[in-house]
Amino acid sequence: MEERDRRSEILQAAQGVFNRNGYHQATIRAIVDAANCAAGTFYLYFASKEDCFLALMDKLYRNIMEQILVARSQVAGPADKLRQSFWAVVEGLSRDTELTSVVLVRAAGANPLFEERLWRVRDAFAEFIVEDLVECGLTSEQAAIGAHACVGALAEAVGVWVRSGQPESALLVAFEEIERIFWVGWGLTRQIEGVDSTYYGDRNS
Amino acid sequence: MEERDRRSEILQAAQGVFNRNGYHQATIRAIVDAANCAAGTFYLYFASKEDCFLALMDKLYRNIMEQILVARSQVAGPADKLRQSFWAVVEGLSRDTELTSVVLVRAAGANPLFEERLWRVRDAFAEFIVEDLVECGLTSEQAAIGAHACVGALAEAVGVWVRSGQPESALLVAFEEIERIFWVGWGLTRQIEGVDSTYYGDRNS
Amino acid sequence: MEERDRRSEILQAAQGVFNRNGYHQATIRAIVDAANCAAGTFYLYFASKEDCFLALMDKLYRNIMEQILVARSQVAGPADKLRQSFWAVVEGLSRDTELTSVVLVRAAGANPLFEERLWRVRDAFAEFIVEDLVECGLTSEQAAIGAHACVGALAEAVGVWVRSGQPESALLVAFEEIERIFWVGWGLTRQIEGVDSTYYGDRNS
Amino acid sequence: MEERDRRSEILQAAQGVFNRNGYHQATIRAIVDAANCAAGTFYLYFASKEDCFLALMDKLYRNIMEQILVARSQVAGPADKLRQSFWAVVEGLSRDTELTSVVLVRAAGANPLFEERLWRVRDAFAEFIVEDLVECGLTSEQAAIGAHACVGALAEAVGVWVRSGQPESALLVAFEEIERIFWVGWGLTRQIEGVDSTYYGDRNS
DNA sequence: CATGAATGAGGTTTCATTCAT
DNA sequence: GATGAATGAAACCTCATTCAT
Repeated sequence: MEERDRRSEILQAAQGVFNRNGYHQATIRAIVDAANCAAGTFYLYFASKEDCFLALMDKLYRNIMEQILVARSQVAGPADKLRQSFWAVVEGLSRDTELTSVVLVRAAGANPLFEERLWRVRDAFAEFIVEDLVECGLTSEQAAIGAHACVGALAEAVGVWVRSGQPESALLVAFEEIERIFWVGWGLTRQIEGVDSTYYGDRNS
Repeated sequence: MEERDRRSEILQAAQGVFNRNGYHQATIRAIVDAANCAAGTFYLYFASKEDCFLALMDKLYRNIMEQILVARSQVAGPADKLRQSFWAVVEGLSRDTELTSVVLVRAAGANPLFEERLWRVRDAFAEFIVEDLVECGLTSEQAAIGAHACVGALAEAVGVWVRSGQPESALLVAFEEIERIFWVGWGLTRQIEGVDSTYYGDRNS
Repeated sequence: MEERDRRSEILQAAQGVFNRNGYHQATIRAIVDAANCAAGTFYLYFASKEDCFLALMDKLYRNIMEQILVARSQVAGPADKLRQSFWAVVEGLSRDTELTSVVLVRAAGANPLFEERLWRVRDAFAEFIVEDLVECGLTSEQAAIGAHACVGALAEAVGVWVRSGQPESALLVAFEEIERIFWVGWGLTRQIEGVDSTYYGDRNS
Repeated sequence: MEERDRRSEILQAAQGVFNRNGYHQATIRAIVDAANCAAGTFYLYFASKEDCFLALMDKLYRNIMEQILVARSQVAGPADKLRQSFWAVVEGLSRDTELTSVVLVRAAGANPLFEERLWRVRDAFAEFIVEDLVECGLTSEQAAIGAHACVGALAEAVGVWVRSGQPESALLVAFEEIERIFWVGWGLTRQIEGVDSTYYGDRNS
């Protein structure tokens, strides 16, 4: 019960430091200070600073993938699966917004390896959406472009929200408007103008 | 004409190195090797490596701003200005895709200063769109979210395209589909399903 | 008999690791892994890594000293004692060639303390030979130089043999030729040219 | 004329530090302090500490090889070539005794790479001697053993001399006695007892 | 204008050793 | 006796920047 998980502690501390300073400005010294342990201890759990950051990326990836797989298993039609996937991604991103910010906003340019890994993450999400969109009748080209556009829109919303310092509810509003735009844009709903607030009423029911 | 612009040469070389290696992996040594000059020469034109990268960000920014201002001055109605702004951004991003990739993808994580500047760039683009969207009747909240979503979608399209290695025509197709989605999503056109190829016919006329 | 000697086990394991990696490349981790015990256990038996290496040096030293003292007690004349000393050294070096290799080859450069100790070992051997050589009529200067030359020749033979991977019989042949050279060189035998194989016939009788 | 050779300066300083402290105790800091330059300057000329040490080994190797090749080109018979080779090695070792001490005495156990390189050096010297000994009538086995024994004896003499702190003349005396022992041992001279000082009179003539 | 040798602060990482269990 | 997680000092090396020529 007292059993502290040192690895998680360090990971948590690293997440905070990466978030405040960005990847390159984050020193091992700062991380272990935040984690209240010695420099050597860091290397008991991570092979390198890079390895530690990759662990954070994996954490976000697994968070979202779990959400997606669970959510999709509960519904049948492509339109429903699509909406579930979308909100599963949102759910995964919202679960730990600091983690999301670190991985999506602070990672990109730091290291070619991160970039590649980040694209694998984005591609994975997009693939689910593409699949459903094709089943909904879009061409595979339209689906691929639309799915990535949607992922890009979500990531940007996170970035804007992180800077704004607004409450998490503001992020949720943004996600809802993005859903509306894409759903209408994809012709998956009759609505053309304005947001019908009842529209989302049962998304999680 | 014979007068070589050393600064531009170095900036061009730096752009290539930043693109291949990312900001921190890019060394001054690599840049001056690519530019065929000595390390000291670099510092005749740039105060620092950071300053050099900021110059690249400014270059992209100015590229797009010019396009936007010129484009918007030629039309009157808000719907037309919106479309012109959108395509001006696209035009600016497409003009030098390596530059776009460097600034949009490599800037984050490297340096808090870049991140802030990058958001200023994205915000600036979004602002024009916001303005027009509001004039088109959207609430300012919807406009702000939609405008950033649109910028995010465009940036993502560039990222996907850069990795894919496809011809530039593929990027244009993606931009067109993104325009279609957002225009429909914003209720700015009667069209709901499919892409009407005549639709874009006169965008540059 | 069941009583395992932990100290000896660790010493044996350390010998192997020092031999494969050299002193500084040998980590405590590698040693305790090879000895199948925990890092802390190492320090129950040795004060430090240095102390452990010194224990190996002492082991070789005692091996040879025992041989020398026993061998010398069984004969009388200086010429006989000299030959006995020589072959006692050889016997001691041959008993555990890995140990010999570790001490003679891996000690230098690692630590000034080892170097000094190594020379004390070599000097000790040489002293016996010096003593006998003087009794055989050489000047003390000639004796000192010759004795060390002899030790150097033997050590080199071990080094060559360790690298060659040849059977131990090859090492013995080398030792015999070295004996022949030095005995003739020191004028302790009538033979001048060629090796008379009967010459060595009774060295151990 | 004022043109200082920075690389040589650093190499010289490193030689001194390695000699005083041994390879592993020698820090880059100590080397650059001795060379009166900054740490970074060291890395302009050497890829690493290891690389620097290898440069010292090469220096000694080239010193001796030059001596050998020149010396051997000036005489004809195998016995003369043998003596010339021997004294060329001695000459090479004596030219810079600090260098000799560093490479032969301080190097061995520091690093497997050094050891291998050092053996290549010793083998190279031995090969010349082997060649001549075979021409003098020894079997190739005897020659190989004897040549290495001779190299070992010389190296040991250097080690003894380094510790003793005696003047260089003492080292020369040792070399001469070693030559005498081996020449007599190899049956290349009529002399059996004592050193005939006139014997070496014309070795360099 | 141009050069490039020199600088030196500062970061990552290793590993011998300890000590609470 | 045995363990192995934790420690933290210390070393190597990089690279942006300067300045005498």
